[in-house]
Amino acid sequence: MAWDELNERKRTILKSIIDDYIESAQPVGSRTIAKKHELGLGSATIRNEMADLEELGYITQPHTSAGRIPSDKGYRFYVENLMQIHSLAREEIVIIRKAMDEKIEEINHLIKKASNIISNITGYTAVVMSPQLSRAVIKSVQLLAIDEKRLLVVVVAGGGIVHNRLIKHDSLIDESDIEKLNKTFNIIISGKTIDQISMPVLRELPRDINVPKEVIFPIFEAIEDCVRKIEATDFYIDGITNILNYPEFSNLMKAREVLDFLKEKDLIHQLVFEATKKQQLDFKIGSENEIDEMKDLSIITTVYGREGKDIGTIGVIGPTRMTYGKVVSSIKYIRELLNRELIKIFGDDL
Amino acid sequence: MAWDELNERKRTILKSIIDDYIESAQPVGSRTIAKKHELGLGSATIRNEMADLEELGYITQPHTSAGRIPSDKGYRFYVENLMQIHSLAREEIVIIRKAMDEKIEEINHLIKKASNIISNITGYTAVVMSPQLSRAVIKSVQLLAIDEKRLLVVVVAGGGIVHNRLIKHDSLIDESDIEKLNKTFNIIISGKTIDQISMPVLRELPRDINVPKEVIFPIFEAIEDCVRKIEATDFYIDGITNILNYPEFSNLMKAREVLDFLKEKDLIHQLVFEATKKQQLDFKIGSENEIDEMKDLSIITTVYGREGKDIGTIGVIGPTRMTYGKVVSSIKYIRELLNRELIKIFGDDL
DNA sequence: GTTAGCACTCTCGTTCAATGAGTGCTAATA
DNA sequence: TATTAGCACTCATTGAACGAGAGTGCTAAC
Repeated sequence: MAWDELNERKRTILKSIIDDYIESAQPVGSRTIAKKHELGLGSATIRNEMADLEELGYITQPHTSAGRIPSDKGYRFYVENLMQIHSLAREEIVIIRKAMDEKIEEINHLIKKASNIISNITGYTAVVMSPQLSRAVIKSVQLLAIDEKRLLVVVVAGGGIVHNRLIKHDSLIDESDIEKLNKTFNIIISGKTIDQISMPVLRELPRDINVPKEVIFPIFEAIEDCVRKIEATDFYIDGITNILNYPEFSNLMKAREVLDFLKEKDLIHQLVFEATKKQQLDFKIGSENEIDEMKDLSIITTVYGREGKDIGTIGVIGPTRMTYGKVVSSIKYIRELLNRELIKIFGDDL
Repeated sequence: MAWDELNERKRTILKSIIDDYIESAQPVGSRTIAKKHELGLGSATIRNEMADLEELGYITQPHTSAGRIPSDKGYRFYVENLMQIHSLAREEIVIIRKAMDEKIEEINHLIKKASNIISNITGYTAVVMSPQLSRAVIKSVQLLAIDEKRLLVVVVAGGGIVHNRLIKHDSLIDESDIEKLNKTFNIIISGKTIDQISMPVLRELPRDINVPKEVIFPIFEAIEDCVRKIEATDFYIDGITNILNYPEFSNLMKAREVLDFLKEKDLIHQLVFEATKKQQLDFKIGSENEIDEMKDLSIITTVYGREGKDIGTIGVIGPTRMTYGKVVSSIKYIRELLNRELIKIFGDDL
């Protein structure tokens, strides 16, 4: 795995093989390399080098008389040392800009749109995890009497996030009590971040208020519920069927298997969630994922958010034979856009 | 197409052919029919009848030495005259009940769940269009000052539907003006159904209120927006990849085509929306759909809602070789459950 | 009107040989 | 010593040939 396990020439050859294979999806032979990339080497020499590379585990042969294909180890070396990150084409940038141009005020729309763009640009499956907002500031908690039997609890957090919940009750409740409650709530809760709010404390507060327990309790529950919803990470996955475009999944059984797997939101969520703890850009190539269904897939993830505080994750899932260079540049580009929009939306509320 | 275009025997034979084909997905031959279904007829007789049925267009031959498969016309006759609607198995009812058992208060959850159940039970693709709520009653419109710069508009409709929208502004607004606005709104709007509210009238209302135009206007827009959201029909589609289970789509190209088509939410939405105007149970078989991609698919739809007022649509999309009988019973059953739940949620608010 | 029988058609799976891409090894070359 | 030309070998893929099997249509007999 070390850089100098391979000499200059071996590296060049390995890169050629992988580049070619990513493009063609066909095992690549020694002659192809000798011709296409002018290395000034004969095919026989390359064959020898390839034999070495195979012995070291960077490439494999599907069968004796076929060319070579990269192994997971090969891809790993490639993404760490060899690949070129070619910048996005002008048209692609235009497409992205245009898609992002719409004025978006709600954060979930933003996330959704981002995943959509990514899957379109890369042609693979995109996953986006919405911000984990345990640091979000609660702006306001309000109780509204809809009619005699119903109360609406509204919780507003920074970034224009609003959640609400309806409560049915059978008590007569005085307008003034509601106002009192609202005031109290706002004193204790507003301006705090979610992780600063302690629910037990909240529950102790009411003393001089004439609202029966049967109502107060559901109110607390509703508030907690709203806060939980704010804090909860949403999760979008887009372009699942894109994988059908790639020959490695032209076998229907395999395609089904992978599709079914990608539909398991929980699994994918977990996968992406793990990556949140990782560094900026994280690759999991083929069997580096413990999950069996992922053995022919790679996932590239990165975190987004304000510097220092990573709050969400975006990722791309595709075949191990993925255009890593392009995906990396796309994902980075989107990340920056996302960061910028987030600042616009949240301002200092994060 | 007429009932008596086919005599008793032809009908029986046609039914046998279709039943068999639905089960096996294989062209069915004369001997199979003669043996399986004890009609007391030899295969040669059946052959003759089949030739007639073919001439009349109810069945076709993929090639000379193969059995017969139903044509769209055949299926049409089948669903109108021949098919048996076999009731749901006990286990299936248990599954449905269990899934529906969760307490659901939000209508969109209900719809989502319904589509999920349908696709699970039938094994096909389910589409559910949420209620069109132009008859929904607006319960309350409320303005909330979140902080000095932001107002929250909350619109509550019957059935626990709540929508809100945040407004940013730069004016100083008095607490008492907000209260005045709230009162006025509730006088004019609350208790009315959406189609009774006329927006122009709404816009004329404020006279003695000290809120600048720059704020009033966005408020109206926000209210309109919320109302529009309430009225808008949501749309869920579930089990898209189910079609991969059926041999008619084992050809990857075809499968892709159909999958891509099903992902076109707009198209499907339109398809289902058209059905809303139709009678209780509507079938579109194969090429009866004008859309080319649907030529191998059928869609069965039905409307749900309170008697007289149909408000939403549920449907199942599958191969023309669909287990029509079973789908019909499932869809009917779910419809009843849905109707019941809707009454629970909306009460008299519809 | 029904059916047994038969010739005919067409698909499908299997076998077999030819093809071609690619390898590994060896011996010659620089 | 490193490179390469050459050659024998391997193996997947392709296409042709072929037989088996399923099913039909038609005819003649019941």
